[in-house]
Amino acid sequence: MQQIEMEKYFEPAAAEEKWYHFWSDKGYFKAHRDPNKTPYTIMIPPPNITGKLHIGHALTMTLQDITIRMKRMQGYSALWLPGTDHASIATEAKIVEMLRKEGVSKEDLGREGFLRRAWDWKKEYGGTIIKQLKKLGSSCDWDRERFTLDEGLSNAVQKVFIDMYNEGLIYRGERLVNWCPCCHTSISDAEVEYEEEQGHLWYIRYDAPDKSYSVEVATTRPETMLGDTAVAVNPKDERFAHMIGKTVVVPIVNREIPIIADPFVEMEFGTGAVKITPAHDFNDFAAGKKFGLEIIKVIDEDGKMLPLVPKYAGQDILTARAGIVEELKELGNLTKIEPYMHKVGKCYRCHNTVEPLVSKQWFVKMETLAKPAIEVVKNKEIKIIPERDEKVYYHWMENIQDWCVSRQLWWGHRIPAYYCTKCGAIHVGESMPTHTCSCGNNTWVQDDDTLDTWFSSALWPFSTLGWPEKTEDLSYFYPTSTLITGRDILFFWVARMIFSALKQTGKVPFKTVAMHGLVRDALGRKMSKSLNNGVDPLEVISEFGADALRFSLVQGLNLETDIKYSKDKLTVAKAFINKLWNSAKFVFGAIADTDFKSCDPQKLQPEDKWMITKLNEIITSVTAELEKFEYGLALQKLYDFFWNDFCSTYIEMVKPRLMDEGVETKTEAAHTLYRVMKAVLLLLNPFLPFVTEELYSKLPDGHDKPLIITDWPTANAEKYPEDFENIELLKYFITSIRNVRVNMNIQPNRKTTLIFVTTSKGDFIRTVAPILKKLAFAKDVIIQPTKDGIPVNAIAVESLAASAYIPFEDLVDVAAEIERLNTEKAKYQEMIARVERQLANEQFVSKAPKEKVDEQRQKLADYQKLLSATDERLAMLKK
RNA sequence: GGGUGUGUAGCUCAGGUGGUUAGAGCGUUACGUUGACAUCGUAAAGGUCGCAAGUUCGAGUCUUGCCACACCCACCA
Repeated sequence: MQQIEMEKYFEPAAAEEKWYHFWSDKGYFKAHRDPNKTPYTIMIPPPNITGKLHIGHALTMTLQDITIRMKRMQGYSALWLPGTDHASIATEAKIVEMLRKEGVSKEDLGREGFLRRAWDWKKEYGGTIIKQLKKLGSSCDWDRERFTLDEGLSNAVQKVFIDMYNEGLIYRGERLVNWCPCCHTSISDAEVEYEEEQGHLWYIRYDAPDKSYSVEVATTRPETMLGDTAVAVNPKDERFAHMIGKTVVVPIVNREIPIIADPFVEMEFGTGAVKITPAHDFNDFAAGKKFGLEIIKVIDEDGKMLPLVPKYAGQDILTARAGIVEELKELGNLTKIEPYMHKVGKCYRCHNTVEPLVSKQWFVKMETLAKPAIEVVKNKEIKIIPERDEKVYYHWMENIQDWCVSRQLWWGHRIPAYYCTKCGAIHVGESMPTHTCSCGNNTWVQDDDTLDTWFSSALWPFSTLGWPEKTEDLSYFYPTSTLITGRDILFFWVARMIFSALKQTGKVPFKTVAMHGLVRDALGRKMSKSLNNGVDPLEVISEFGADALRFSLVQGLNLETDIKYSKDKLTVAKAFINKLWNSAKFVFGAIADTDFKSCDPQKLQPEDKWMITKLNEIITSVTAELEKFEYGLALQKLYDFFWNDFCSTYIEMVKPRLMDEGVETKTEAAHTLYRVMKAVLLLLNPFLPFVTEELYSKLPDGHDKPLIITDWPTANAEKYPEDFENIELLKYFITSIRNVRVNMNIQPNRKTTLIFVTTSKGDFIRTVAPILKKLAFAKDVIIQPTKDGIPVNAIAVESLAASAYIPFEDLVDVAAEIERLNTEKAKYQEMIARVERQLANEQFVSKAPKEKVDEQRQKLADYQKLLSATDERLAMLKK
């Protein structure tokens, strides 16, 4: 046993710097197309280049890193491909904001100038997030890093667009789309978030041209009435039956519009009549199509009123609304105002209210794409974890609308569509057409718009590997193995990758999707700037280290629910890492002088065999949990194994053998310590890569490989059931004795006593007597077959296979021991009564399986035995 | 309105196919500081398993209903 010179604590900063460079320089993150290995591929969910690392990234990256590190150690050719997303709308907004501060608008710069600035911006900030990802210890293959606006990926995007257009899967149409007046672009359905808002329901009376009848409508948006082209009622509604087909006049604009009947109108809501504004409401737009109604735009792309009524022209919506309500009041057409809670669509990027607007946009036709995408999940070619999310996925896919993919932005993949400047004919192709249009004109102009950023990320799993080129990477690493990402982008990204991959490559993009929840604060609230409750992972790393951050994120994690995160978890993490450090220091000292070659398996002691049994169990179960993406459970099990089984139990049991003179099984103890310690470092490495690598490098066994590329441990077939049971008994015995000592308030705490043991397992107790001496504070352990000669004044600790008697000497009084024994007795009596009641129940005895009944009978016998032993002690003491 | 979850100790979470003393860590309390670690040790207290019915010899576990919370979806203007 040596004293090892080691730092008192693990110092994360230095180790992180050292090991990350080491791994990276040695090329351990790099994946090779090794024909003798099986590929295992994970594609990073590419973070935005606008991004600063937040706790959500830290979680996703940690989970991916855990999986890829395990797979690498298991001998797969493990590729974790990193990269970033240009994030068109988010990035463009940031750049516009930056320009605004300079007093320049994007129009001032023009498209070219703006894009130059955007690329400058990307160069400056795009690398930031990558640097931060590295701080977490992420073992990505950085040589394969991609960006969604790379040349290769852009080619893929262009090819997909052109091919799909030629197949009729992409079309241009004038339709109602969600428009964000703030970002000044259309957005897809998925990009709209609905939020509850307190509003009003305004009741407006529309009169007949001759005032002989009237109809009242209810609306939350009175300003859109300027564009009303009908009033709809339910055909079954008798109140309005006589009016159907007649007309009413829209106040203010004095437009005569028809009253139409359609079953979509809810009779119970509002007045039962609804005004139809096809230009600004999805429902109304559909009705307008159906009934051939005129579409009259009221609001423009800036969210300002069009000059339908001159005095409102150019006003913003809320101003115009107030004016129109006032005017209706004056006209006497406003009949009622009710407060009303309703959902309002907001842009997921800027959170401003979205305006449905009619405009010409490009769409992806979803129907034919959705079907196979549903099929591959149904037939398990893709497995979604947790499984229940499959239902969410089906529901979305089955009800999917066409995907609006054009964006009125400059930062992104420009749509490869060209229009004849004379007749507007469309040409879709790789470059500006050189031919003459059928109308005789030969000047063309490219579409100004770019594609939805998700259009390019939908191709990520294969475009990053070189598709559409038939690259070696693509054929080796694709389809990828697992996608690990947040549940929030199931529709944005996961679903779209699935149908895109099937369409473009004919293969699934990945075989498994594991989705985790959102990281919330300790109270379960979303982390937000306004609440200032965010946790900055970079601060955590500088204060506690990346390992501690990773530990704290995985601790208590499950994939079903959101994660409640608080810095308290770091306390546990820090303590654990410290314990690991110190136990390693001890083990290194214990094995320093050991010649493992002289280790004799025959000389393994019961506690060694117990430990080996436990080790085999933990290797199996941790591996299984990780394969199931049960990161939290895997870590929990490792924690318990390491802290309780290894440190508290095994190391403590083995200390006498290591330190006492003249012990013959020192080598076997040392070897077992080494074996378990090494396995612990291996199993913990995916979770805590830095501290484990650091410790492994200090492990004095002359290994030549760093931990990161060492083989993942596998359980072997060693089985020692008898030794295992015996040690379990010993543990129970020790705990009971300690318990009694505390209860009897033995002073001083460490005072040793004689322990008499009566047992049927004399040989075993004799073997472990040194352990008993140390852990049960025995001065000496006297083993005898019967109770003869044991002092009457002794504390008794009864168990089924062995009983211990601790002589009082002058430490405790008889009365206290009698009281304690009476408590024990009462406990046994209660147990016996319970079991007897059950066995007296004929229904139980006749209907329960025989093993269960026998089990209870055995239990009854055991309790009776313990009770009589207790009674015997009481009788003796009372004498 | 529909869907999907969640609800177990003060807190964070475990609890295959129902089996009778419901577990762990943190926190709390008491005692302690012993050969790696006070970022430690020994022990204790702490739970009518959201509520109510039902199925069963037996329910934290299965069924139904309800309550609370969360998330997702949806065209009640």
